[in-house]
Amino acid sequence: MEGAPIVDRHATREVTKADTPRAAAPAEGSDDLIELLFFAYRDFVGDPDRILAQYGFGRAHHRVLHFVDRYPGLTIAELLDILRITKQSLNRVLKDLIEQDYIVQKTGANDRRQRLLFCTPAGTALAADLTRVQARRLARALSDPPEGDSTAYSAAEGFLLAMIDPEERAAVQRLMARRVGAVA
Amino acid sequence: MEGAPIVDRHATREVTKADTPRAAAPAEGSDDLIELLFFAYRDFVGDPDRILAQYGFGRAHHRVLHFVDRYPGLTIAELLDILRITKQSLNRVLKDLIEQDYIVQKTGANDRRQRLLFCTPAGTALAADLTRVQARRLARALSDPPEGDSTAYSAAEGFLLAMIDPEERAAVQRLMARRVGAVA
DNA sequence: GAGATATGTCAACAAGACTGACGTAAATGG
DNA sequence: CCATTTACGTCAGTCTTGTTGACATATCTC
Repeated sequence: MEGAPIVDRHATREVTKADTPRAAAPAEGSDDLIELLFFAYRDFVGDPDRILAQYGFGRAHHRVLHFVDRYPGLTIAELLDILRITKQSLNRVLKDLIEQDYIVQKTGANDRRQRLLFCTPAGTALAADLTRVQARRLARALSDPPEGDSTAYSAAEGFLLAMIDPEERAAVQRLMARRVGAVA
Repeated sequence: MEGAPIVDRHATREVTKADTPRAAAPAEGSDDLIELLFFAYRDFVGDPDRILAQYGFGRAHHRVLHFVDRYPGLTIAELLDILRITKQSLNRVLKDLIEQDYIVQKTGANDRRQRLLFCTPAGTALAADLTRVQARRLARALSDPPEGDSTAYSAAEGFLLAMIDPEERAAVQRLMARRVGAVA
């Protein structure tokens, strides 16, 4: 994983014609949120990734486990609708989870064609582990003082920024301040 | 792309022992945000994906193009720090973008080892197109009335929900209401 | 000039997505 | 009751995007 610098090098940047600031257009602020959402989501999925790696699972397994845990009795078709992947993709990871006893299938009582999905105790436990680290990050993000005005924009900005690893927030903010035409 | 149902089928669910409601623990609300963040991010990247497909590009190309556009003169090392991928991975997509004239490299003036990255006009135009659809979604999410109490939690919930395709919000909310122990 | 740094590149591999085709079991509608 | 549809499984091949490891080259720094 090699730490987490994010552009903290010897600021050896060039000043070229492309650096001439163009006016920071008003209401262009949601551009910043695009990046923050990228960084926030990256760190958000990074937490569970580390746990999953210990089990030989990936994000695809996580998503399946999560939804089956939270919505016991989900059918294959429903899961496909939620995840928006093909049944072939789903089947590969689902097979892993079933073979290793994290998920079980039960034939539907009303419709015997359906395979209802349930977590085993082991599956529930693993899902809880994964949920824990993500909920922790979210709880922290929500409890962190948003600071400043509470417009919808700054609330979202504060929320997304707080979703990023604390050690990295400064680096992200430094990067974003470097933007062409940034408000400095 | 085949529409976007998300669990709207003939509600043929079973009622089994696993459905016995377990008390919805208080302060467990950030669990909902986990899912909302998943759905929000899925739709958030879905917009640009459709545009990128027309160019034969993927998300990896998008990320490179985005950061080079916003931070002209970025070096390879800086980009690697931001994206957290290996130089081999970066090189593959960067090569595509350079060969097709969306990005150009310029040798650093201070340090001639560095390759400073810049967008061509075509690159800037494409980046603007991609940013536009994402900014549109964000602007809409921020302007949508959050409704109700304005705790940090419900602000985040409102923001994330508003990030989801409007046609699908109801389906997502229906799904989440179905959760085990949901507050009904 | 030696060594570190910035970048490029070859090769092999893995996860996770896709398409297309085909098979089976069960429900459903005439 | 039989034809069709639906729900699911699976085989086979491909693509994108990530990985590791090794090695080359140019440039900077001491």
